[in-house]
Amino acid sequence: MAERDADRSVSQTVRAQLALRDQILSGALRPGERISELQAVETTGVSRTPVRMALVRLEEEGLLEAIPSGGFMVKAFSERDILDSIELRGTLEGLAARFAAERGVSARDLEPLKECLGEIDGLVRQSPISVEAFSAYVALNARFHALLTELSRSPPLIRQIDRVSALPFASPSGFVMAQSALPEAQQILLIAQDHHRIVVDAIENREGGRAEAIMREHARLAVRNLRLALRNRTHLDLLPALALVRTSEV
Amino acid sequence: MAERDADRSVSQTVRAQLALRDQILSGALRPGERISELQAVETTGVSRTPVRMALVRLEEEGLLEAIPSGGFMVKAFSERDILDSIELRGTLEGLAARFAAERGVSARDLEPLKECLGEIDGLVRQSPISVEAFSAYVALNARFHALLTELSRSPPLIRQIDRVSALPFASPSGFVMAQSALPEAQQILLIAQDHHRIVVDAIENREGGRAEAIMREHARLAVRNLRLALRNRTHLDLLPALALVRTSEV
DNA sequence: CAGGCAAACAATGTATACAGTAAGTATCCA
DNA sequence: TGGATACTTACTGTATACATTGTTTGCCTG
Repeated sequence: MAERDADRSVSQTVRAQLALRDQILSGALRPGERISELQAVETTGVSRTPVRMALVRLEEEGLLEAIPSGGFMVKAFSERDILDSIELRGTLEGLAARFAAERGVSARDLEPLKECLGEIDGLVRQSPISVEAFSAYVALNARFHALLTELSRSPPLIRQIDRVSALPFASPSGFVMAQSALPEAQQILLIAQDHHRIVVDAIENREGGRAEAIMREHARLAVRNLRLALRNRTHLDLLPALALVRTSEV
Repeated sequence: MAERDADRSVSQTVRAQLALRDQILSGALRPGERISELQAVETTGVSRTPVRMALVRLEEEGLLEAIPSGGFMVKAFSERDILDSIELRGTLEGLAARFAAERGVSARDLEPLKECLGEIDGLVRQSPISVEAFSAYVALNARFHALLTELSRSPPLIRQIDRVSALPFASPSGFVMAQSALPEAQQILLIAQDHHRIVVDAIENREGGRAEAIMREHARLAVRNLRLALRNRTHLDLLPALALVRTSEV
């Protein structure tokens, strides 16, 4: 209702999908409750057909769950679900790193990865790290992980990693901002960046096992940090994705 | 057009999805060519709306690809894509086995798995193995893998494994029938069954690393056998899923 | 003869109307 | 007063009509 016909370039379906996803992640739509199509029509400003298409896509994306009697509801996740999803992503990224190492990567293809490494270096070196630097890190980190995934040159694997990362709390940078409030913030980022450096080195030297292991450990670091951030309950407002977590457990 | 109003219990969307999937896997719809919605309406006997829903679902399932200018086309897979998908499934099943082992499984939950083991034993013991026994093996093998996946008790992981296994050529029993024509058939099945036995033993003894490793190797066995079956080009008719493979490469 | 432009056709994306079903509420009976 | 049944309401699933966009074909011009 706010922006009426913003961007006629994107389809109504995509617009509905984005609007509904925002509503889900912001907590406007609560987990477990049925999503009324008519209500969605009102809030998104598009007709029922694209709303329904968007609902189907969001279900496949993992944010919604089909109700047996019809319609969809917002999915509820447990804390365990989130930790498992991160480890799942780490396992898949590990496989991608191994594929890249075993199959070989040209220096040409490794270049953007190293460039990304250098830019992150410039960020994590400053002490203390500013909030702006954290934001920049989030973007660069996402870019690094995307580039690494591409190096596997395996469309099926890339597809799966994209699917897992679509869940906001499982994405590589899902919880980085929450860490910014922790006292160990810089230390964590330094370790993470060391992982980045090692995986590039391993791929360059065609050490598949090492590349795989370090990416798994990299995800375990994210798991550890998330646990840490959840224990210090401060700055949980930096984690909008937590709107999806069953309130009884968080 | 053949079966007019078969099973009013299932929705039109599901009916269209099943019909279209059949057409894709049987090769009636060729990879790369656009799927006409109107044509699909004629062949499936349902209206355009459920056809479109089915198309979206099949795209998410991985069988279709969106055309930038609109509509969908049948996805084409390379031989490498198939092999990667199998290894991907093995990696995920390995993670599931490790989760099961590390988190512990009650004897009560392990029972159906062992029962499944016993039934498969009865099949692979006979020599030579009849075609009927192969069919039975396919069903039991699928059941075993499904039970094993469930043991992880990790909904996100189970979901991902289901997604990968939805691709017919990546499913645990995708190529078993093709192996039935190989002279090494019984030997292969004996080895596979040994893997099954080992993974159950590893889970029972909470040996996470061993459980994970054996499931990965189990998938590598499938990769090996698929390569074998592709080399002996006989009985490729047992692999309907190969309709999706780029003809230039198979 | 070849290339480009325009027009017509076809197919997708979107909206809306209709039917069937599930859920909720109110009333009546025990 | 509680439970069950019937009725009403509202929602989803489906079909179809419409508009916009992309593609193809034919004609014209260079």
